[in-house]
Amino acid sequence: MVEGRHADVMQDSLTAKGRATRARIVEGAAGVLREQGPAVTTLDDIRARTGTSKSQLFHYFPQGKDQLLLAVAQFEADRVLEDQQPHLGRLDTWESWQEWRDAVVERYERQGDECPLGSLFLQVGRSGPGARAIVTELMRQWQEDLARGIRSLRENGLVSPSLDADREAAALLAGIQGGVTIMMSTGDSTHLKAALDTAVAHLRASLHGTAPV
Amino acid sequence: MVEGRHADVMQDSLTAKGRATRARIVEGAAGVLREQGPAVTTLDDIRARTGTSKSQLFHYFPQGKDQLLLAVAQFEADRVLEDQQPHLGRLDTWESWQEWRDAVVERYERQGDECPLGSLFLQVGRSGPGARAIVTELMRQWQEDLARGIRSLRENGLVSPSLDADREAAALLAGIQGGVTIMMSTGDSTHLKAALDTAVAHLRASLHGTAPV
DNA sequence: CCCCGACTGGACTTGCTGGTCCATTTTCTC
DNA sequence: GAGAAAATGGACCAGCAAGTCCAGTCGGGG
Repeated sequence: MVEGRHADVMQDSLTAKGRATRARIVEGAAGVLREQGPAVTTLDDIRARTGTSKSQLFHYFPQGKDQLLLAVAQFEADRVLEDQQPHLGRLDTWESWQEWRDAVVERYERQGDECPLGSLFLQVGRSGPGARAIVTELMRQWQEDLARGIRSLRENGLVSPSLDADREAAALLAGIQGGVTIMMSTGDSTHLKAALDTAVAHLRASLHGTAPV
Repeated sequence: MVEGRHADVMQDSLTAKGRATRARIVEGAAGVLREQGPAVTTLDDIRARTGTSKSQLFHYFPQGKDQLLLAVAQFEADRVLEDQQPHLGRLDTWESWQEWRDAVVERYERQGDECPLGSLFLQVGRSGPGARAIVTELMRQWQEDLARGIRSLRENGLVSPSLDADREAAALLAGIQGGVTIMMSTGDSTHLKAALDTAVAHLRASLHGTAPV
């Protein structure tokens, strides 16, 4: 969706086998990058992992490594929201919020200290607007889903009508993001949980008087 | 404090001139790294910026680039908390919290999309425990300061006594961290502000009944 | 003032990695 | 089934950047 500007001319001229290979490269590369980080990952690593040759890499990604990394970034970004479904799409009761919370925690605890997007972003980040666009779009979408969830709560009379849904969603998103970041460094998911739980508590407290911690 | 294990033997045998040069290297390197990111920064860039020679770099950092990056990371980490003083040390009234909030926002808005620590962490990150230790210690200290601030509020009767200071501090720290991260990607400080303000609002709401957005 | 060790300069080596090229095989299309 | 286009294999190249080395200067303590 984002990379669709430059290389989609090729997308058309891809045979079934070609598409399969391309996908294999992207997925394999994603794996390698998650495991050892982009700083030390070479094209040969990816080649080895995906059972491909140098020429294949450049056949499918003519603009070289950056383009490949970008494709991987897009691949990872797509997974982020997918992995939160269907919960993220139905945040209309407190139970669904709790389920979503658990899904998020579970997803990132499983991921451990591998930070596919953060690292990729920093790798390609400054070079082109490409990576930035991917991350920005992801954040926008994510926040939108959260805000919609908060509005659902409001419509169900579960939170105060005076609550600014977008603002709350922004804060919550920041908390998640930071929680994940901290977990990358420390290996501890305490902060992520604290951010999620505190945010939900804040929402709940908006209606009834005092905040139950 | 953290790097003090391996190379401090050298620290002793440093003359005044030597210390000055070493400091110049670290500060200069920090500047270059902030500006162009570690992925594309070479020792020659640092050499040029600091007016030093290759041999000097390796004279002061015998273990090479990694050691230098680690020193820079420590240098940057030290600044993070320093830049929040004296506010971070005196979070006992709502006014002081507000001042601190403004200081944080101002600091990171000025920093823009340069992420000294995040990028450095990812560069050296997985290689050794060194970088990880630096970040972990920074987070620990930061959270501790925030928790102490919350306890000050409690002692002054400004927040609910049932509030878990450490948990709130963890959530707040995550929010800040994520806000900064998002600002790196999008260039927009909305999330950082939302995280800070929402967290403070949550603290205030813990005492009186309903939460004023 | 002199001498040893810290400090500096910069040429050189070396390994690696992204990227190129062309020859060969497979696959689609007519 | 034949020709073209796509897919694949792998040798090869070029540049760059980390790290080495030694020769020369400086500086301070005895």
